[in-house]
Amino acid sequence: METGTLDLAGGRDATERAPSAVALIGVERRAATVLHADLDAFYASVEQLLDPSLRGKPIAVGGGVVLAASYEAKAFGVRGGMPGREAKQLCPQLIFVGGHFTEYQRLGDAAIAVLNDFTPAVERISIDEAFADVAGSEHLFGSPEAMAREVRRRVRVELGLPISIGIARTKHLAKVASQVAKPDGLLVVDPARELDFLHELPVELLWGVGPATKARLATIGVTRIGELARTPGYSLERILGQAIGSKLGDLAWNRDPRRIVTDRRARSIGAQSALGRKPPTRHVIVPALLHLADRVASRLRAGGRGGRTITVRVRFADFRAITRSITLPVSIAATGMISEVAQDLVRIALADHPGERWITLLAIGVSHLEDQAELQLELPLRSRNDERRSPGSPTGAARWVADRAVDAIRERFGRDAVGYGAAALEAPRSVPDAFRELAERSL
DNA sequence: TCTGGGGTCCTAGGACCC
DNA sequence: TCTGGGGTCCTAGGACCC
Repeated sequence: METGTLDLAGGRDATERAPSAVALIGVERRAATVLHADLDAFYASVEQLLDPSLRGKPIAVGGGVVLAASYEAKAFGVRGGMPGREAKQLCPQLIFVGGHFTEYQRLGDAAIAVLNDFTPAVERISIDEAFADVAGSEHLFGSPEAMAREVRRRVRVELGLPISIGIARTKHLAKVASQVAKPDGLLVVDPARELDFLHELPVELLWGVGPATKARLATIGVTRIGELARTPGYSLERILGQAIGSKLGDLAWNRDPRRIVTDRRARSIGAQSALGRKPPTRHVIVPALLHLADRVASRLRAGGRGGRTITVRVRFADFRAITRSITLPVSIAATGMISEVAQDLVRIALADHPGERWITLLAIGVSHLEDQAELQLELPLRSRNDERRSPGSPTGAARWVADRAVDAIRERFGRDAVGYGAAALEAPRSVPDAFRELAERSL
């Protein structure tokens, strides 16, 4: 399968396909130049690369929760996000491995860099996945398919990892194609046969169709994309809502206007922490929120940004979760301010649910992001009396200076060199910090 | 070993303004 | 039978993706 190239019908090598579809179709139709490249079972493949004794075996990265599963483990039904215990039941010989998180970052970056050797029009959408439009590169490197073959060869030889690539006229179809090509495959969707290809497939391969939407579609007898395409628009919009209904209708007919975006900026940032099972008391909440605020605020400052809307999320023992948010007149990025706003919001949230005995997760999100001038003033969130009663909490400029000092020390000596009092004493966390840092996208 | 962490986008109702 | 109407912002919740 390693060098296998799939054609629409499956099995035949795409290079055997005669004359270029572009020539057949005519000038008004764009050629298939959008690549979607996706490293296969990425974390698990890296582990198997680093430790050859794991190759060919069912492995899961993680412990309490499966972060990634090898194809051998997926064959048993093991999936990312699944509790470790459930995975072990499905696959008793499953091997759990701790993650080499810095290696994931390095190898993910290196794979994207290979794409960048063919075009600057690369849109990375996660650590292991990117779109690339090679329309301007054909005079240098040959056909999109030739480029994809070379990308796959280089990632295999230089990094030792399998990567699947889909090629199509649109981003969405290229992504569908890479999923169909997996594992370790290449699939070109001929522009003349797009709908033949798409309409055969199950609806859940469409981007944006998850378990809930799949179930709703099943109630009207729609399980294949072709059936979706034949369903009237008003009917889809009634069942799925206006936006999703019309979007899925477009995708089913391969009307996907999205372009490659190379410089996407984050619209929100957040941090969350699973707590196990804790009583909703100050002793639990205050240090946890300070820790989360510290993570979020230092990232905001590093990106020169601040946010106007602060959102907290509280999850209870039965997994119900509630959110409370507030939008401020100005953006903020100071650890202490975000922490205090979050404390107030959590207090409000808990006051609405007085019967809850346990909380299992706290989260802080910041949105409405804005580029921020250097200095921010203290928000008049509390009365002067409150301020006077807590002389230990500096205000305004003093706080901002303290935050920048902490940022500078961490820059030189590492994240753990200094912390915010209680935040530094935070209980051991269930997920390694390296993993969280991996998941953090740049602003 | 009961269920991670970081995001995006959409909906629906209400407030508020013109 | 009688309460206008449209745009924008805010809030809470939910689906989905990697």
